[in-house]
Amino acid sequence: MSPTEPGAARATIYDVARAAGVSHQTVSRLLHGFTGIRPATRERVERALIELEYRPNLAARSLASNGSRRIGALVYELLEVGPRKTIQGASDAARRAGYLLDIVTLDPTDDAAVDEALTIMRGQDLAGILAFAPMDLLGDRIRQADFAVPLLIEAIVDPGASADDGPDAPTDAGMDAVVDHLVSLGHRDIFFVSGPREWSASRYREEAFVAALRRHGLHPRGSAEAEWSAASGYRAGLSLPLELGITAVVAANDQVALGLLRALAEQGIAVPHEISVMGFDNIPESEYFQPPLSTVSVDYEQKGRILMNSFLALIGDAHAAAETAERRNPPQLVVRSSTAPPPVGRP
Amino acid sequence: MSPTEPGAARATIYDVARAAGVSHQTVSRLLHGFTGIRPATRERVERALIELEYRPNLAARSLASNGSRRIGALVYELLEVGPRKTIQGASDAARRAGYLLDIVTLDPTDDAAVDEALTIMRGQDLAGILAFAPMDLLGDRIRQADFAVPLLIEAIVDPGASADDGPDAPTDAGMDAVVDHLVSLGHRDIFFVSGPREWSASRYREEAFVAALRRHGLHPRGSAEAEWSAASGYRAGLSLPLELGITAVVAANDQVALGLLRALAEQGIAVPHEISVMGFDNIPESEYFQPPLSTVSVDYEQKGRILMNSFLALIGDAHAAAETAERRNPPQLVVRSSTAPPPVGRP
DNA sequence: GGCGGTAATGTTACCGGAAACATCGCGCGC
DNA sequence: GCGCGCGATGTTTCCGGTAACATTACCGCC
Repeated sequence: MSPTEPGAARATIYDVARAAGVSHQTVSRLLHGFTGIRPATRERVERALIELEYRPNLAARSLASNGSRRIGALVYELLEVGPRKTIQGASDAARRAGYLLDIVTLDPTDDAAVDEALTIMRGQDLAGILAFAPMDLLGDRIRQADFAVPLLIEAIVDPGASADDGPDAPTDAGMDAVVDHLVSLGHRDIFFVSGPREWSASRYREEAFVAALRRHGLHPRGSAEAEWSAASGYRAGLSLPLELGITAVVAANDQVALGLLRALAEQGIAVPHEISVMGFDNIPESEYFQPPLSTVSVDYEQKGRILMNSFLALIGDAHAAAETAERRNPPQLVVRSSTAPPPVGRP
Repeated sequence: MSPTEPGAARATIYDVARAAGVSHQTVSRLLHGFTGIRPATRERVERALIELEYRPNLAARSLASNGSRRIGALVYELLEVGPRKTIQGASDAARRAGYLLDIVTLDPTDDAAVDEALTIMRGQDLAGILAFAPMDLLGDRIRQADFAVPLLIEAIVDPGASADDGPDAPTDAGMDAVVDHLVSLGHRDIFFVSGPREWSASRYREEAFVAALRRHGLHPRGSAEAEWSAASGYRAGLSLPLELGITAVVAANDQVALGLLRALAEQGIAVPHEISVMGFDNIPESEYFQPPLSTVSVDYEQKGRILMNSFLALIGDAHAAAETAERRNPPQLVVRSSTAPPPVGRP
């Protein structure tokens, strides 16, 4: 295990074969786990492999086998916390299966950038493409691009989704926890500030909210659309229909909740005494908001791992498919100071 | 430009050559901008290229030319805002130069993970490696790993650095703006909460702070070390040496500032009336903190682009080097409500 | 003891490009 | 009129693997 000579070229299987006194094919076979090799031969080759610090040349491998070990990941430019961690998890899972994630970030609203990114991916002989920006528009565009490789667009693969959810009854254990918490505090008039509705994930989250309310025999007190950001949460917070008697607001994520908190503070509305606010994601900062935010913590990394594993299964990597059986971590309710029972004297 | 037949194999230069009635080498030459090709021939080939929707196979290209168009990026697992945008910018610049960034995230404290990541990169025949986690420990480790490819570890490439800064006088226009702002408000006793000191960027930022103060004839009123996070900022905020008569605190980034704000609020210390707080980075959320945070906005994407361009120059891509001349955007001071003149009656 | 069968290994072709080298054809100078 | 030089293009080889096919060598059996 001596360090490689600085200028030394990387050893090829031919070098290894020569050193071991076998043919390069024997080396190749051994590398692929072929069992029919005599122990003596095997040992010689293995020693040579270590001796020469052999590392496969992936370019040659993918050229020859016509199947690369790279997966393209298309991600939304401004990585929100959820997607970011999802990608982290997916990247880990890919690495564990011997794949590498080629991450291409793009601004999904910039057609030219999207096309450019797609063109680049085309030339990269990828095993497949995983799109992490579940916007309807982007999804269509990618599908149209007609890659010759497997394509998986991140859909509703929520770690907390219960097993039996049908397409007509979206369920999200995280959203259930949010609604259960507020209802158990006594809230009945709850407003929802959604993410951008052209994101399928956003629509899904809102539907899950409605479904969760319905299970309590309640209906939403209206909703507004934001953009995942504090700024848009702030705007939504300024035009909250307070006259409807709402006592709680659920935000699509913690950033939106932050904007809401500020808007309410500026209007002199006390949180949580007059209105409760809940976030979603539990970003590290949310504990230090004013007031500290009640939210739910979702294991996005696991979500990413699961997503990647199902992708690997899709492209036919059996080994990886086995790992899919990871037990899903349910979302955790995090109760802090932005939620409280509704003010007395209100219906 | 008809869409590719779904099942159609990708065209190779041989296919193009046959279609154009030339040799594959002529195609290859044309693709590389070789000028000595007769216009008539050139046109035929170009038409065939378009007709067949030729896309180069990068695996073959890198195998043959022994130089790939991929750049490995080693990034710290928990991407802070700055690094994240830096990578975004670097990725864009790379893409524009025809390179793709292979992003490998890692937890720099987990030796096994680091080694694993390095091993993976080894097999990826990369044009070079760009490390975005400027921690001393990680840097050493990467250097030891002895890649046979160019390696650039993100160092002090601050977009706002003035042209004439010597190694002994670190300068950061962003930090200058922070200090100038506070001093012009009348502050003279300023405390600094740094990022982790094993990050060279963090140390550099602190040195720049000290240098900026010195230019005003002042000295820091002490400092504490945090970890880029709100939680550590909060802890630092609880043990602030208020007895020293400090009137302002500068945080290494906005998250730390958020923690500080909360800690001060809990101690009943009014911001900005008793103590001013400044952040660094201007994350989108900082406008909605309580109170809205004064900070500086840094063009990290540009920093990434510049970094990538100098990297491309390093690995000898002349085309890219030309682009390096991008004019640097100076950091912008963003004054909000967390800073004010120091309380009267104090020295 | 020669033959068929199979396990272990070797040989050759091929993937899609790039580089080195070879060839062709034409204008020009002597 | 012929050879030379050079521009334009073609041919071959190589990059480092994988896959298909070929070849040993040894075994058991009739």
